[in-house]
Amino acid sequence: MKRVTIAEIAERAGVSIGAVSYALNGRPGVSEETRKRIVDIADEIGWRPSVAAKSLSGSRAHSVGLIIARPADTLGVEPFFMRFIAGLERELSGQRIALLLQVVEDHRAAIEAMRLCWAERRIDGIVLTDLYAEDTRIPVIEELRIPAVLAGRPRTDARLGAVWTDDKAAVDASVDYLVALGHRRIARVAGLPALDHTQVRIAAFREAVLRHGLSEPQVVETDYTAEEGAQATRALLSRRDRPTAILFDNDVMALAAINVAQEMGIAVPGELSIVAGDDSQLCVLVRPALTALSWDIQAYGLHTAQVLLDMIDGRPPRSHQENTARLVVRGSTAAAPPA
Amino acid sequence: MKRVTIAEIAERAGVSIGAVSYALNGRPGVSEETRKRIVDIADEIGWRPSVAAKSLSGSRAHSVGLIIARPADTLGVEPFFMRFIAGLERELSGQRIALLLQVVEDHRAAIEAMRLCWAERRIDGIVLTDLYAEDTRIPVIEELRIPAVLAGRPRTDARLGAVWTDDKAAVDASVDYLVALGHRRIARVAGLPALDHTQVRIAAFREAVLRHGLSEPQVVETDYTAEEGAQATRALLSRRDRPTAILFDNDVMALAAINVAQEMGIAVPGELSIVAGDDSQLCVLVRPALTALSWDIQAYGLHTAQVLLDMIDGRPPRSHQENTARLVVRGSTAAAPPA
DNA sequence: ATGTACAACTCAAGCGCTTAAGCTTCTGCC
DNA sequence: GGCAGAAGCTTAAGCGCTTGAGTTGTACAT
Repeated sequence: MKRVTIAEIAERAGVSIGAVSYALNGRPGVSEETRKRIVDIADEIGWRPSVAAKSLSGSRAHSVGLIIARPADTLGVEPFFMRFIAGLERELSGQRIALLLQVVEDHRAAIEAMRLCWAERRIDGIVLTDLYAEDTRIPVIEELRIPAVLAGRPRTDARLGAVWTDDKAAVDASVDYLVALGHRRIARVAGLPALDHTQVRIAAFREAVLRHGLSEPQVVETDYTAEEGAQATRALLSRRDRPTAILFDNDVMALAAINVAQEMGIAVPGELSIVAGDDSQLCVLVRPALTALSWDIQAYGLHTAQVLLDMIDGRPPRSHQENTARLVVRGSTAAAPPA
Repeated sequence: MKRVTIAEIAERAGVSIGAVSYALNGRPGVSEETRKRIVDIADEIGWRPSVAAKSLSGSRAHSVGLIIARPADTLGVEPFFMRFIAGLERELSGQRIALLLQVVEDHRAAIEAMRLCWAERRIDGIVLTDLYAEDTRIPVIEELRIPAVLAGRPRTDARLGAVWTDDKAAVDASVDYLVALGHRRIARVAGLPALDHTQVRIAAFREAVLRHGLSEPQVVETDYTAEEGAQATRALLSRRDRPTAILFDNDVMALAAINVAQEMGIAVPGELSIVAGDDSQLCVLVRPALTALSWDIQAYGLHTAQVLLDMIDGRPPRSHQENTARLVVRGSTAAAPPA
C-alpha cells in the first residue's frame, strides 16, 4: 500500500512539490487558481500529511502531553480526569492536535516522562494538573522552556499559562450558606496538604469562619481517600463540641462521612450538615443527596487547551479564570440543630 | 537550544553517523568496543532519538491509539477507563510507546478519527473498546489493515487480537449464588443492547435462570445511566410478581435501584437483593454496600497493550482470556424473603 | 527600449534517522 | 602466495515535508 505524498499531487497538478506545499498550507506563493486545483487533487486522492515528516521539517510535534501523577488505584474514583480530558479533546481535535496521555506514580516520574517526551520531540506543550504549593515540575518546565499551562492558580514566578477558578469565593459561599442556616461550629476535611488549592481553600475557610466570628476553625488534612475521610469525620464527631456542619474537599469523603454519621447515630442533615467539594453523579445518587460545589470541568479542560495552543503558537501566556463553583443544595444540608 | 543528534555523537566518537545508528539500535555492524564508546557518549550528552525522524525513516509511529466513543458526560462516572488506561500505560511506557487518547461522540466519529490518525501515520495500532455486536469499526480496521486489539470477545471473522473475560461464567456464578439464597424470581437490568457483552450476559442470564427451572427470565435493557436504571427498577418492582433479586449491568444503576427500593418501601436486602455488575469504590461506600462482580481492570489494560504490541511487532494476533470476575458479597444480598 | 517590481513558480538543501550497498582490513586456509 | 569470507566501517539514498533563494514572466513606469 503506497503512501500518498505531495509528490504525487505535484505530478498530477504539473507543478513542483514546493508549490504544493505552499498551496496546501495556505501560504502565498501560488495563484488562487493553482491552489484550488491542488487542493482538489489532494482531496480526490485522499491525501493526508505525514505528521512525522511535518514534525521533522516543521519542528512541531502536533501533540500536547498530559501527564497525570497519581497512583493508579486512586484514579478510577475521580470523575474529574475523564471530564477534563473530554474538554481538552474538544479543543485539540478541532486543530488536529493529538493528546498524549501518561499516567505515572508521582512527580519524580512525571518529571522524567516530561523530559523524555520533550527530548524526543513528541510534544509541543504540556498541561500540568494537581499543582503542589512547591511544585518540583515547574523549575524543570522552565529550564527546558516547554510551553505549559497550569490547571490551577497562576504563579508570578513563571512564564506559564494558567486556567483557574476562584476557590476562595466558592469556600466563602459555602461557609456563608451554612452560617445562614444557623451553624456555629463548622469544620473542614481537606484534601492533600501538598496541593496548592488545598492550602488556598483552607486559608479561605479559616478566614471565613473568623470573619463570621465563629469558634476556632477546625481543619483535618487527608489524602482524599474514603478511608481517611471517614477517619477524619469520626475524629471530628467524637469531640465534645462536635461540629454541626462539615465541608469536604471532594465527594468521596463526603459520602464516607454519611456512613460514619449513620454508624454513630448522628442524623444527616438533622444533626449534621455535609457539603461535598466536588459535584458528580455520586452526589445525586446517594441518600441523602449531597449538597456540593459544582462547576464545569469540561469547560475547564477546553479553556486549558485553548491557553496552551495559544502559547504554542507563540502568543503570550494567558491566565484565564473559570466561573466560580456554584453551591448546589441537596438533601445533606439543613438548618443547624437547636443548641 | 540546539538539538543533540547522532551527527554530534558520530563526530565525538570519530565514526560515521551510520555506525552510530547501528550501535545505538543494537544491530550488528560495529564492534562491541565501538558500540560501548558510542553509547557512553550518547548517555553523556543526553541524546534522545527524535521520534519524528525515527518514524519518518523507520515507518513506526511509536504510539498507539485509544479512541473512546462515548458522550462526554457519561464518561466521568465510569471508573473503568481510568483504570484501563493506567493498565495500558504500565506496559506501553516501558517500551517508550505513547498513548494517543481521543474522546469522540460515537462510532461514526471514531471511524473518522481512526482513518485520520492512520493516514497521518500517527499510530502503529489501536485499541477498541465498547464493542458492538455489529461493529462498524471492524470493517474499517480490516480495510486499512491497522493492527488492532479488541477489548472484548474475539471475532472469528477478523485477524484481530482480543483480550476478554468470561462473562457467561460470571453471570452464572451470580445467578447460582442468588438461587442458593432461595431466590426464585430473579430479574436483570442490562446495559446498552448494542454492546456485544450485553448480549452475551443476557443470553447467559436467560440460560442460567432456565437451567434452574425458574420462572420466565425478565430482562430490561437500558443505556447504563442512573435514570434508566431507576426507571427499569421501578417497573420491575411494580409488578404483581415482583422479583426478589435483580442483577444490574453496572454499579451506578444498582445504586439507583437502592434509592428506588427505599422510595417504594422495599427493604434491601430483606425483600430485595441487588447485585452490581461492576465493582468500584462506589459499591463499598454506599449503604447497604453492594454485592458486585469484581475483576482486575488494570490487568485487563496491561494485557491488552501486550497483545497489541505483539501484533505491531509482527507476531500473530493472540486472544488472551482474563480471570473471570469474582462475586464479592456485601450487604445488598441476603436470603430470599419467605414466600 | 529599458528598468523595476511583483506574482508565481522551481530548486535544492535540510530536518534526524535508517539501511542497502560498497569499501577496507584482517584472518584463515589450501 | 593468493583468495575467500567476514568483521567493521563508510557512503549515500531515501523517508515526506518545509522554506529560503533563485528563476521566469508579465505589467507598468520611465
